[in-house]
Amino acid sequence: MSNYRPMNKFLKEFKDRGYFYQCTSEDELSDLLNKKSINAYIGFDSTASSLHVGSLLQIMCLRLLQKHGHRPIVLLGGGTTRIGDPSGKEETRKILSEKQIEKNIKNIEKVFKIFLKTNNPKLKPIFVNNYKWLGKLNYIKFLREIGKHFTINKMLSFDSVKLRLDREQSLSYMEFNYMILQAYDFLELNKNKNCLMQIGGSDQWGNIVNGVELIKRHSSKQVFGLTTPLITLASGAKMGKTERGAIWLDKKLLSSYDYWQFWRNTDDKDVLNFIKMFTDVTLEKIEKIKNNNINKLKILLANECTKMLHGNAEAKLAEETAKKTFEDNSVGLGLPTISINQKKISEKINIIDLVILSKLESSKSEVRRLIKGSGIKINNQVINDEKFPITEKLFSENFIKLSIGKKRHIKVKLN
RNA sequence: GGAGGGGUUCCAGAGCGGUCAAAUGGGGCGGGCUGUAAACCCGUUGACUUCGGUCUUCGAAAGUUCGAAUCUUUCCCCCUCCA
Repeated sequence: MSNYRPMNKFLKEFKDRGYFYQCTSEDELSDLLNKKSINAYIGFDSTASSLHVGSLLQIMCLRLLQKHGHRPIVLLGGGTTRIGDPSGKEETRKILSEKQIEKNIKNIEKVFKIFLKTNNPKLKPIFVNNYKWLGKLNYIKFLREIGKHFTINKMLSFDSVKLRLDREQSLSYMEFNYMILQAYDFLELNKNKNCLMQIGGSDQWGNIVNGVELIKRHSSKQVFGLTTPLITLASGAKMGKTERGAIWLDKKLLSSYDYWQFWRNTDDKDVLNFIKMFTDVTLEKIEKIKNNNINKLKILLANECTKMLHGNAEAKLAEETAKKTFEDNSVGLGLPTISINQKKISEKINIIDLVILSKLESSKSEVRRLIKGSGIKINNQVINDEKFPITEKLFSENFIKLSIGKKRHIKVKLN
């Protein structure tokens, strides 16, 4: 077969790990990646002070790029965050202050420095902030150079716009321009950072294709777009956010123990996919262990994920703590801890006050309900009395274990 | 511009003068079973409470009434049809 072309290794692993959804010109991309190392970019939202698990797949894509000798460009959208992507949003986003966005960007960069290799100068991630070029655009010049390549007819046909219009929800002119700005980002990165590919979630397809086409028209160059599937849990929920809050990739916002627990509680049906997507365990090894005990696999998943973000020691501690908490019914060192002032105890507080002080719940009515349903324990003992007094005697070794339900346990220390 | 229909607690969606903190379903939370899974079963789901109650909620404001989510007026927003 004369035109047989072996699939590029990066692309193959990208597919095998379940990252692949769509690609603009797969064969050409494969050829290109076989020939040389390229720079590729992903843009991240800077609306929050950190990223959560919902962005982890994208981060893993950048890791994979590095692994195969390509260089990631991380675009933190100081410019586009000021606009707000209408994709998948039903309503106009609130606009953040410039100061807040800059602060967010600084914090988010730290996440990438954990997940990506920074020692090899050839593969070291390039951080860019699109405010640098979007912030000083000249409107007339922009319309003449860039705007002429976009037709309203086509823009109206993109899902991000169409859905909003179909539902007769308002879409501001500002948001309508988002896709042009994202396309322009790609052009800018292509010109100045020699970026040849953009990766993104499947919801970004329209925006990415626009960029690929803009570069073709404006600079007559071929570049590529690659998207990842939207990850939904077996339960149908979107990944990354739970009722009790987002799964942050930041120790300040979510303890390593809770991060470990998030992965440990993965639905059976998702475990193998998650090991493929979110860990470095090789595909050969996954093949070998795939029939292992499901709970062992969950622990492996939790360990690998926690190790990657918080380091080996934290992962071990979280595992050890989980073992103590769930198997031995005791208290591990890694258990999230809160301190309360000794003075409080002398003020004769009861169980309700303690739960509120611990910030596990914010409503006293809710705590009362939990007590009625036998949902609250102190040192493994169910508390059925709303007025159960918290005395110093309970604090053996200076702490007590406070549990809500079967899964939420914390250590309350006296100081 | 003209004619109708509607905005209800996290979501969907009943209620249409007192018995309404508001049916039912989903989601959440707690309990049971299990494997820190799923499915299933039970309970619960505005806040505060001395557990007697008290306070705040049904788009916004004003009004009628002993009493309003329910009636009236004005305003805001959404949907359908006609032009």
